[in-house]
Amino acid sequence: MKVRTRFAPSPTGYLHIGSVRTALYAWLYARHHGGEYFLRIEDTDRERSTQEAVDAIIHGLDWLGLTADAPPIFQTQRFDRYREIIDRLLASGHAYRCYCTREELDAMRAEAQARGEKPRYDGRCRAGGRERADVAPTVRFKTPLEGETVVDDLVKGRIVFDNAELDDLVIARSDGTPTYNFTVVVDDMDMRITHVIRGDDHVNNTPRQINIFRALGAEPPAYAHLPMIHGPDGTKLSKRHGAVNVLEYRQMGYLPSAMLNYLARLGWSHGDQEIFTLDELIRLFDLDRVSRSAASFDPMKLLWVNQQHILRTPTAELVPLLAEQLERRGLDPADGPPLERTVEALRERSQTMAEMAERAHCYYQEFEAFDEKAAEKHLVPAAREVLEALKAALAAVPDWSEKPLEDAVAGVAERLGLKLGKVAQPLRVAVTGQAASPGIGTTLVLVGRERTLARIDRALGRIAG
RNA sequence: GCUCCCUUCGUCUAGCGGUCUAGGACGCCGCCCUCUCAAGGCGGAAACACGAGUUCGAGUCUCGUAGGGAGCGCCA
Repeated sequence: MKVRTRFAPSPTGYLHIGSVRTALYAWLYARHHGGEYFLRIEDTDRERSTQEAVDAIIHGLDWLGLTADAPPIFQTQRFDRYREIIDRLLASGHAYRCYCTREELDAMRAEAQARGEKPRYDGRCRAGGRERADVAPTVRFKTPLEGETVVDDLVKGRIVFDNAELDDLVIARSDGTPTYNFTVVVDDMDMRITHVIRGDDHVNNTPRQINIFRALGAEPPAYAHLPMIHGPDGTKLSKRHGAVNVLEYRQMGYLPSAMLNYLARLGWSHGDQEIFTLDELIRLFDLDRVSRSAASFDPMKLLWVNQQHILRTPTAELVPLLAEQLERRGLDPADGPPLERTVEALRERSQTMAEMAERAHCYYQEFEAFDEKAAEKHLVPAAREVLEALKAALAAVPDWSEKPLEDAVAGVAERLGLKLGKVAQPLRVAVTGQAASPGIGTTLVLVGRERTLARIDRALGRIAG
C-alpha cells in the first residue's frame, strides 16, 4: 500500500519550529517510501483561526520546500461530510445525544477530582431518556466500556490503554459543529492516510480515535508520535528561547536546507553523520531511527549547521540571498563588487546570510565610523608612515587584483622592515573600519581602488586629527 | 489526583548482553596554521538518574524509586 502522510496544523498563530519538525518528518517519511504527503488545515475553531495564520503556515512550508502533493484541505469546508458521519454514528447506535448542561458537567468533574479520580464524563445520557427542550444537546461517542485499545506506535512501541479509562467524548457541539478528535478521524479516513505522524501530546487521544475508526468500520492508520522539542533550559519551547517562528529564521539569514538538516537531526540520527543534504535525508530517513525522548532546541548548533550549509551551497544559490539581505539593509548590490566575489570571500566566515551582509556592508557603502577598539590599536601615529607608503604603492598597482595587491602590501612591509601584520592590520582597519576581514588582497579587491585610496586618506586624517 | 510517555557528557546523539577503561557532533579550553577574523587540523575537560533483580556477564533485559513531560474541554 502506498504511504500517505499528512501535516495537520491549526491556524492559530505563526508556524512554530516544533510543528515544522513534525511536518518535515511526515514529509520525509512519505518521500522516503515513495508515497504522498498532504497538508490539512484544522480550522474548526473559528474563534482562534485566522487567515494570517493560514498564510504563515503556507509561506513557511513553501520557504522550506515542504510541498504537498495536493492543495491543502480545510476542515471548515467539510462540515457536510462531518454531519453525515455523525448522523451515521447516531443511527448505528455508536453515538448519542447528551443533554447535560455545562454546570452539570463542571460539577461532575469536580466530584471525580474530589474522589481522586480522573475528571471524566460518567455517561449518564448514554442510556437515553434525558431529552429536554431547553438544552441544545451535544453528541457523544460511545466508547467501549471494557477491553483494551492497543497502539503499536512506530516510535514509542506498544502502548495499551484500558477502555475503562476513556470516557464518552463530545463529537458534535450543541451548535452542531464537530470537534477535533472526530474530524481527525473522518479526515484521516477520507484522505486514506496510512501513517499519522504527529507530536506525542496526542498519544492520549489515539485510543479514542482508534475506537471511532472501528465504529466507522474503518481500519485505523499506523501511528508515530514524535517527542516534543524543549527550549535550551528543558522547558517548553517558547518565545523566551528566541525565535520559534520559522519565518523569522529566514529573516535572520538561515538556509532552508540548514533548518531542515538541524530539525531532522533533532530527534533522529544516522550514525555519526551531522550534515545532510535534502536528498540524503530523503534517502536515509525512517521512523525507526527516531528518538523516544524529548530534545532541547540548541540555537548554537543550528548556527553551526547553517554555517556548514553556507560552506557547501554553490555560490550562485547564495548570491540572491545575499542581495536580499543587503537590500533589506538599504544597500545597493550594484554599488560594489560583484556579489559572487563577496560570497566567495565571506562564505567561510559567516554563520548566517545576515552576518554575511553585515560583513559586506563596507564593500557597498561608506562605513559610518571606525570600530573604536580596532582604530585605537592600529591607527596610531606609527601607522602614518605605513599608510603613506601603502597609499603610494597601491596607487601604482596597475592591475587591481588579488595577487599584485598582496605583493604590493608585502613589498611595503619589506621596505619598512616590518612584519606583514604591522602593515596589513592598519590597512585593513583603514579600508574596512574593522579589525577583521578576508585576506588583505581579497579585501582590497572587494573595496575597490577608488574607495581604498580615499579611505586611506580618511584614516590618515583620523591619525592626524 | 488519575492515565500515558520519557531518562547516556551542559546540548543533539551512537550504543540494539560481552568489541564500553562508553564513540561522534555543538559549545568550552589548549595547540597548529596564519596579515586579522574565520575555515581547517590536532589534543583536552565532560555522561550511562538511583536501587533491586535476571545473567557467567547489563549503558543494553525486568521491576521498583526519583525526576521530567503530556493528557484528562462543547481547544486543536
